[in-house]
Amino acid sequence: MKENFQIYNKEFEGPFNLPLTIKSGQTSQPAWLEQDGYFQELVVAENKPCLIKIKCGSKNMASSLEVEVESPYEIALKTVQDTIKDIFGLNDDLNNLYKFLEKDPKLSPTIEFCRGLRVFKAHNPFECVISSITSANNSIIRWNRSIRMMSEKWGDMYHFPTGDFYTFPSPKKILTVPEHEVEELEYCGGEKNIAECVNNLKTCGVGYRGNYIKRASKIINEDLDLNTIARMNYQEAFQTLLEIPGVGPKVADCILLYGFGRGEAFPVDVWISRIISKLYFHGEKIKPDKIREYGRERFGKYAGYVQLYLFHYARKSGLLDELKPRI
DNA sequence: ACCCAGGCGTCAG
DNA sequence: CTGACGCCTGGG
Repeated sequence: MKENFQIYNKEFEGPFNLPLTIKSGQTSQPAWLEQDGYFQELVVAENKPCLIKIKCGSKNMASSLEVEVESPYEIALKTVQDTIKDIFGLNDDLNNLYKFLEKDPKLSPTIEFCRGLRVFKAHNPFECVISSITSANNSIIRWNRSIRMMSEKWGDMYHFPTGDFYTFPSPKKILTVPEHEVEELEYCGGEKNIAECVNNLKTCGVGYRGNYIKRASKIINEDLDLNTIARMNYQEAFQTLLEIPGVGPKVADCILLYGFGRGEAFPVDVWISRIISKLYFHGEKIKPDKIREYGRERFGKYAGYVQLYLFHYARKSGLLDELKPRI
């Protein structure tokens, strides 16, 4: 199938800034590739691969989106459209969010810095889990590169006129991947020397996280069906995710927010800790679990968006630099 | 040019 | 509670 269509701004509530949403470094997945003015990514819909190309409308259609989709298989257009709306948070009502933010003088300044920024949701929950594990104690560029490399090495490749695209590998596939050079050497029984061992997790730049990634894949392949997470209440889902190696409170909340659309999740990293303590506690040092509790209580179902907006506001307004220790 | 300290969340001790 | 983990960044 190959289809072109528009998504009109009247189909969702509030503004939408596509490039901002894609490039804001949210841990659901790496940023989509930008080519020929389109952002492109291979997603799976109805279990079939589908290339999505999306850009902001031009001229009189400036506030709508132009989309091209292409797949070697037949997929119902409605399914693809719903998938796109879900990925870009187009079901979230930003007008309501802004009404909520406006009521808090600490939050209202974030609106003008982040207008149209939406939660960039995962199209693949497993990829989201691995992305989030890889993002811990890491930089955005580094985990983005790692996830891309994993897809290119072990995902399924599909060829399109605009290039080759890869799915993210399945848990089962990752189980067959050696963790590091030494393990790869053992697997091949000495057929190659250590310098030729480049087909392992460590060569993707994941460092010590390779071990977490393999153990997480094993659990998800054998014991934990990620679909069941979607049906659990927040607490239960949070506790279940904590069982996965490499998943602590911050990563669990990221998975819930980006992978499962739980808007009430409040992922707390050092920056959010500093921002919250500066804005609401006169700069007093507060432990991360207290910050998380505070955020969830104060911001409720908007907690995830508040986290996203505070971080980007702090980044763009210069608050972040100001909060860096020892200036 | 080069080096090395610092920082990111989680886990193990 | 503290240090180690790997890698990149950025200051000297």
